Amino acid sequence: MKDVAEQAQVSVSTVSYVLNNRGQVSEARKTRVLNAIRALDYIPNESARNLKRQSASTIGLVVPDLVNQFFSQLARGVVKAAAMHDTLVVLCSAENTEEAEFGNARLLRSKRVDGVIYESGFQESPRSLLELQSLGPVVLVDERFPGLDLPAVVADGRRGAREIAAHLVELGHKRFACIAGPVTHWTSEQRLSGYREGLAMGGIDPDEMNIQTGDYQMDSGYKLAEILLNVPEPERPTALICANDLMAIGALEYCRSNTIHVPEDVSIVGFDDIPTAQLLTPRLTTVRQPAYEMGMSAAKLLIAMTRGKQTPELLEPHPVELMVRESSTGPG
Amino acid sequence: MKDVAEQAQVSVSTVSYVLNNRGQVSEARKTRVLNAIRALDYIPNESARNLKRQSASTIGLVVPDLVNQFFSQLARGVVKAAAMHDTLVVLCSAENTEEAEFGNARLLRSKRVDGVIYESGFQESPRSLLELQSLGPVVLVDERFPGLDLPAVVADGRRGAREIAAHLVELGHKRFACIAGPVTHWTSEQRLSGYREGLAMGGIDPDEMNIQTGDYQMDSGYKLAEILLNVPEPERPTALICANDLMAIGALEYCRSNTIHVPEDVSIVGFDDIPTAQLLTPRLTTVRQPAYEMGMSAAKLLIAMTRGKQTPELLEPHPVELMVRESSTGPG
DNA sequence: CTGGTTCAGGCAACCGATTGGAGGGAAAGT
DNA sequence: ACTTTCCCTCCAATCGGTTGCCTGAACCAG
Repeated sequence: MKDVAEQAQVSVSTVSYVLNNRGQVSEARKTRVLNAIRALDYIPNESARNLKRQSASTIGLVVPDLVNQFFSQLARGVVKAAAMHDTLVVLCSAENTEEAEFGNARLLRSKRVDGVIYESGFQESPRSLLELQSLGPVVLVDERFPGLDLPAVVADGRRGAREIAAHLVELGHKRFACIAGPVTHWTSEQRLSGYREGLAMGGIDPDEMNIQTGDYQMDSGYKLAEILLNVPEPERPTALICANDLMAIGALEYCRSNTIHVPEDVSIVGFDDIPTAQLLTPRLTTVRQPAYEMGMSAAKLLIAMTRGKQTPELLEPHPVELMVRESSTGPG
Repeated sequence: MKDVAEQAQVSVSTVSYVLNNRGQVSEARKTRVLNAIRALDYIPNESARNLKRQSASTIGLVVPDLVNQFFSQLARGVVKAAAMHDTLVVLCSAENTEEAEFGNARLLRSKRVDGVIYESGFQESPRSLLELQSLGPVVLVDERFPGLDLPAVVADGRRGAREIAAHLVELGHKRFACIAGPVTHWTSEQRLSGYREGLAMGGIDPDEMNIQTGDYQMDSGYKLAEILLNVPEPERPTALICANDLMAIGALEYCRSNTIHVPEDVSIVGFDDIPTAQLLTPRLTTVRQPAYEMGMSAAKLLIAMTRGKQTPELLEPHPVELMVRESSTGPG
């Protein structure tokens, strides 16, 4: 920067003013400075700038697992929106373990990122969240924590759940089973309520639905499908509702290895609409959550917050869309 | 930090020495300082530290696209290995466009990350790479650039390709088609050579293989499958080799919508072994690349380089593994 | 011609750490 | 008793920017 100032025959402050478009700098000098910058291929040192400004133009993104495509879509959205505001994203994949997540939290904290976008995946009341909060604004994605009043970007999961349940009722199903998410998870709770509402509206007693709770992973979908579907024929549910696509895929795999035909023997539906869902055989009926858009919203919101704007009181949930595909038909 | 010094009744320099385990500090004072740090919940300001040290304990990761599971696995590995060295990862998804990638490069540069892990996906000779190089060490993943002598973490794609071609020959196939990657892409080139070698070793003339080049995306797999498979029966190839799983999936989709049966009418094989590959119907025969491990290797190598260790002359390629599944059988 | 106003541009303090070298006290050597 | 040596601390400069405040010139009106 000194070099630039020298080359342009001005003081460093003037260079700084030019760089930040602040203060009053005459056109003549401004172009001189700009030329010098170009000539020297000068790039300002962000560390110094951050030190002075006490901010890092960097946000953190904490997700439980990058391989679940819902999260990678989300990450894409976040990175995209951040890039539009000249902001970088540092990534923490918690690998579905709390320690990893906690370690990341410390790292993020010392890095003094401007804020964090956070999704725990399923933890009840993560201590790393507290750690993170002391550091700057936090935006939750796809979940809320009842105790904490944090801004959250969510989709209208309840409505989606209601719709997909209604869809199954409409097809004529009577015996339902459900692989839900962890009971302590707000999102999972929302979806479950939605399913019950959808059934109730269709005249089905939701209490008769057989429910097992999983952990959103494929494995648990497989195992719980076994519990729910491995019953004598007349009792067997004709519709299996899964709280996310990964578990639905697990359930489909179970059926595949046990020659239970989907959708003839049992209809299976998921939630999220990850890209893989429409590549399966049968293609999975599910509820599309706009992960990419949610990522963008979250990043925009967070960046606005770091810039001092007030949090909008309550964010409108993102709309969801029922995607009817091959894995659901009428029973029998 | 000043507060800590005050609380512990020492100077800031002493605090700094304690933090860095450098210099000679008496036990008594050291514990005093440590206690003060704990009491005040003090966390050093990385910006200041970086400014002085001229490094950021942060590495950049540039990938073309996060939703391709090969890259998200890779990212997982990178994040994991980085975390083990107290290093953060800033993520740039180039969205498969060069401008986005270029913008990210600038951002990374001004951030003064310690180094970058880079995968272009398919570009011929990316100018952002030059930009990046001026900034610190660069490690390539899953590709090389013939002109540039950069350390690269790759898998033994040539061998994998040879094996999968040999596998098809062994099954008795005679008429082959191939959806290759971009001709200018080193990785793609390697695989293609491997395929040809595999065929030649099995007594098939590789020049008779009908080749189309795609861009590693699903769409192009679909479209090129149409070109290659939509031919009168006796001429139609009985084996279709795709340079990655995504294009293989596209090809499978084409067959699905045109009632070409896989593997009865045509065997299809991919490359990468992304998680989705084994969920398809038929499950995809492919070559497993250890993406996660490659990500870890790359991160470890890069971090070692930033710490001044010399680059090992040439890195051993990661081993690959042939995964024979349902999408390949004998012809006819 | 003079006092007041406006505005461009520079000086220098500051952000929060690191670190070479100065300084002081105790132990060791003469 | 007086150096010398060795430890341990701390002062102060430094990294590369940002910004409050000051200065000097230009301009204007009286």
